[in-house]
Amino acid sequence: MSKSNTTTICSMCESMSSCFQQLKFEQLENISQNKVQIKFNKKEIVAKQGSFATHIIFIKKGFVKLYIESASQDKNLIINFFSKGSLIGLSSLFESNTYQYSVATMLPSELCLIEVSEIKKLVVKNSEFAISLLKRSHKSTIHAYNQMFNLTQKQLLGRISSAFIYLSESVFESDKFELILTRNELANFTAMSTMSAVRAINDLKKQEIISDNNGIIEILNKEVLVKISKFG
Amino acid sequence: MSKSNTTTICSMCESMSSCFQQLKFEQLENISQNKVQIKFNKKEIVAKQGSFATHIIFIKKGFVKLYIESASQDKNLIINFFSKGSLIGLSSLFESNTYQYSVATMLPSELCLIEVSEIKKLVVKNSEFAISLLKRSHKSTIHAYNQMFNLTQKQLLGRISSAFIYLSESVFESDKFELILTRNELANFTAMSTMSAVRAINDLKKQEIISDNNGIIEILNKEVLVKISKFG
DNA sequence: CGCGAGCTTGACGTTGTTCAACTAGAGTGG
DNA sequence: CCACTCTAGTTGAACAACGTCAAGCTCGCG
Repeated sequence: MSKSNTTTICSMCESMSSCFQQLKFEQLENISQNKVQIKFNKKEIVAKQGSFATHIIFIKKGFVKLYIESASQDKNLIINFFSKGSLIGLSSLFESNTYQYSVATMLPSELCLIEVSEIKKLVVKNSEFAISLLKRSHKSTIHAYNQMFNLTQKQLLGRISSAFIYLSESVFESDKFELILTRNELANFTAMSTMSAVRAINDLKKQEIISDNNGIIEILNKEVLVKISKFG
Repeated sequence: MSKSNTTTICSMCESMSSCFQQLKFEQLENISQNKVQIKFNKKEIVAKQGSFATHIIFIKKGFVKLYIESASQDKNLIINFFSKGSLIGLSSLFESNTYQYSVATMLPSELCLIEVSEIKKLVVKNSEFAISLLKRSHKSTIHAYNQMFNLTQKQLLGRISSAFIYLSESVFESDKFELILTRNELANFTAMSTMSAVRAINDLKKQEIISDNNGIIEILNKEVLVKISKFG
């Protein structure tokens, strides 16, 4: 990681989070003065599970995963993926002063680390801002509940199908997208072994429900995909 | 369910949520005037997944489960349990106007249903109140992440052990407690079949890690229980 | 007293993991 | 530029974990 030589003023930031749009000009200036903007390479750890959470992470550019590390290496659970405009680490704002999870880049990324204390001040001063944080927090909760259900009540094919639907609709927002994740990461997101992920994907390819051209995934038959994702 | 003949004034309520303690007297009065207080019997549905979420549920007395229903009956996933002082349904405040889950009583309970619109008004007016809601929301998120990990990365015994630890520490707050849940509910909370839950519990009993006297659970060897819950 | 709900146990089947081996491509250094 | 290594993907076969089926049991309740 390296401190960027060009730090953007928040009010000029074209990736600005909807939360920050609630802020008054001078409040945004406070944020601007209490952040650092850092460039990360691919596969770098941005926040480490268990360490002190002194900053909120804003994604200006790039792609990251939020995951929980297991005592036994290699069996991590990926909770979610985030790209431009996302705000990570809010659950450490009031409830816990350590990160409950790790965050790592999956593409070269530019992140802003904002001091928790500064965010806290603004929550008190600006109720619109507080509400927009509440919205994000509720979104996280709902996503977590959904995933809990997906991962515990569906089997292999259902889980992989749900994952592709989620990636298509909520992450990459297209029926055709570059799958940045490796098979292993997809397995960690769907709580299965890498080998099972491979087999399940190839199954979907053979049935011509999805196609995979060198990492470009296309959903060919969404109707069937949805059906599989529901039956389990 | 039946409307209680004795509706308590919020400011006199001895189960008052820590959130509400942030409110000014007249704000609490507004809540008081925009709620209904209802008595429920055991095993009654309080909120139904998919229906419009017009109210926030406050638990004045009793015990409820929050769960996600499966298309195929009987394979529900219990997300969490709540007792006196809890506030349920917050995720429907801003993000979704329908319930993402169902809520049902497990003991006779007294609940207050508070209008969502009233809560929304107070969030805008009172930032301390907004922060206390943020705290609760983050707590839910963290719990969900934990459970996701537990349920997907641990096997039978580990999941049951984690469940007993959670129930002991966070729900009943004692090493000895009446297990209100049936085996089936415990299975739905740990994402396994009822039979597997039975086998796992009996395993723990045989090893003298827990005891079960007619529904009164006692943790006899917490150290080992924690160890099992961690190894998986 | 009979019925139903919850609990329990064993035998068996299914699902998904693990192990092992092989392939292809990308990056590195002599 | 080529050997070397490393990572990611892939496949089959053996195995373990867990669910399902079936049957019997106990207890509280009408």
